[in-house]
Amino acid sequence: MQSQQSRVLVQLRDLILKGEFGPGERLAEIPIAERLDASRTPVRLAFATLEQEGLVQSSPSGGYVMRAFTRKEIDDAIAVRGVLEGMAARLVAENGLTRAMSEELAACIRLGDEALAAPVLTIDGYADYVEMNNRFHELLVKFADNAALSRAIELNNRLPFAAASATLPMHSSTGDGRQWLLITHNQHHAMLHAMERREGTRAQALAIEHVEVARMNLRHAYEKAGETMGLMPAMRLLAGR
Amino acid sequence: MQSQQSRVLVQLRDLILKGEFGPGERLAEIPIAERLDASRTPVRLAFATLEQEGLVQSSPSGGYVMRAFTRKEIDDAIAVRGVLEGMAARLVAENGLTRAMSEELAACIRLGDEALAAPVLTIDGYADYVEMNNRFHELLVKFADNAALSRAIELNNRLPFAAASATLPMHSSTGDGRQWLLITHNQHHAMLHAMERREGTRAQALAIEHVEVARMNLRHAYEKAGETMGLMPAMRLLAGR
DNA sequence: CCAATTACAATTGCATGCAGTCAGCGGCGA
DNA sequence: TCGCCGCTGACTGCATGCAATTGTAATTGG
Repeated sequence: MQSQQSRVLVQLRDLILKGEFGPGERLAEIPIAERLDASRTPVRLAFATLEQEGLVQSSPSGGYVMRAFTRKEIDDAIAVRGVLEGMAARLVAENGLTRAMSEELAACIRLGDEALAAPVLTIDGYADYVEMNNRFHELLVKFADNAALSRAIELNNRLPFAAASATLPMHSSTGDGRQWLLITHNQHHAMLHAMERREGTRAQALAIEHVEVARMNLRHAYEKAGETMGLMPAMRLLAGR
Repeated sequence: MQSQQSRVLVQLRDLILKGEFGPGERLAEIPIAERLDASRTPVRLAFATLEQEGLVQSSPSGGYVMRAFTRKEIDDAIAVRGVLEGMAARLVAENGLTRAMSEELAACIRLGDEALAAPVLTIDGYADYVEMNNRFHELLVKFADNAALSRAIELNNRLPFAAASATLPMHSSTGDGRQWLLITHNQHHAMLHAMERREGTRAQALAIEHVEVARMNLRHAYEKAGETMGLMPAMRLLAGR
C-alpha cells in the first residue's frame, strides 16, 4: 500500500490533465480532499509538487488556482523538447549503442512498423503506435545516460501537450492521420540508423526536426478546436492566445 | 511578511547549499523545525519542493536524506546547461535584439571589462565579475522569451555547481584565475556580437563552448579537493566518483 | 438606485495530537 | 564471545483544531 500523498498526487494530476478544472479556477483543499478520500495535508503536499510542475499556481491571496496555458507556451515547450531530445540522440550516437540497446530500439521500431502495416489504421493499431512512440522516446533518454537531461525532459513533459505522444491524437480525427504517422515513424528509423552509425549531428538534427510534426499538430488542433475538444478535454486549459 | 513555508524553504536550501548536512545524512523534521523556528508542517512542505529540485531524496523507510552528487552528475548537468543556454542564445540571435536589450547586455559586459581591467584581480573585482556573470546569463535566458526554457534552466541550476557562476570560485585559488576569466569574458563579448548580427548558429556554438570552462573548473576542483573544500563547503556533497 | 462599509462565512496556513512503524540497543542464549 | 531476538524510544505520516485573513453578501447611507 502506497502513501496517501503519492496516491493523491497521481490522482489529482490525472484529474487536472483530464481537464476537470477550468483555467483560473480556484482549487479548494476541502472539496478535493473529500473527493480523493484523504485529509487536507496530503492534498497540500500534492499542490506543492504540482506547482513545481507548473500545472497549478499559488494565488497571492492564498491557496492554489488552475493554470492556463497559452499556445506559445506549449509551442515553446515542444521546441525545448526537441533540443533536449536532440542532445539525447547526439549523446547516444557519440557514445555508441551497445548491441542490446540497438536491439531494444529496433524491436520497438518493429512494433511501429507492424502497427502501420495495415492500410487502414485501427483503434488498436493506433494505441499500439502511441505506446511504441512513448517507449522509443523513453529509451532514447535512458540510453543517453545523463540524469540532468532526464530530469529536464521529465519536467518539460509534465506540461500538457508537450510530451512526445501528447499531440498524436490531434490529427487522428482527420483522414490523413496515418500519413503523418508514417512520416514521423520514418524519422524514428532514420534516428536509429544515425545512432548506429555514430552520426551524432544527424541524429540530433533528426530529433529536433521530429518535434516539428508535434508543433504542426498543435497548430491543427487550434484551428479545429471544436473537433479536438471532444477527444481531448484538457484542451480547455489552453487559453485563447 | 512572507509565509513560513517560503521562508523555511529558502533558509533550508541555504543550509543545504552551505554544506551543513553531509551526504546520506538523515534530515529529521523536528531538529530542523526548531532550528528554523517553525513547526514541522512548513518543513515538510519545503522537503517536498527540495525533493523536486533534487537536493534531497525521500528515504524508502520514510523521511528524507541528504543527496550525494557524483562528479558525472554535475558534469552532465553543466553539459545540459550548455545546450539550454545555447538554445537561448540562438533564439535571441534569430529573433533579433532590440536596442534596449543590446544596451542592457552591453552595459553588463562593460562591468566585466572594468572588473578585469586591473592587472591584479581584487576580491571586490572578483565579486563584481561574479555578479556580472550571473546577470549576463539571466538576461540571456530572459531575452529568449521561452518559459519552458527558463524553467528547465532554473531547475538545472538548482543542482550544486551546475549554475553559471557556481564553478567560478574553484580556480580563484590558483594564480591563473584571472586568465580564465579573461577567456570566458571574451566569449561573452563574442556571444553578444553574434546575437547582434543574428548569427544564431555561432551564438549557440559559443554558449555551448562557454560551459567547457566550467567543466574544466570542476575537474580542477576535484584534483585539488583539499584547497577548494575550504572556500566551498558544499564540496562535501560530491561523492567520490 | 448605486456605492460603500460592515459583518459573516469559508478557506487557508500553521501547529499539534495520535497512531503506526522503523531503527537502534540491550539482553539473552548458544 | 558472538549472534539473534525483543523491546523501547523516536520519528514519520496523517488528521484535525484554531486563528487569521480573504472574499462575499447584505445592509445602510447618500
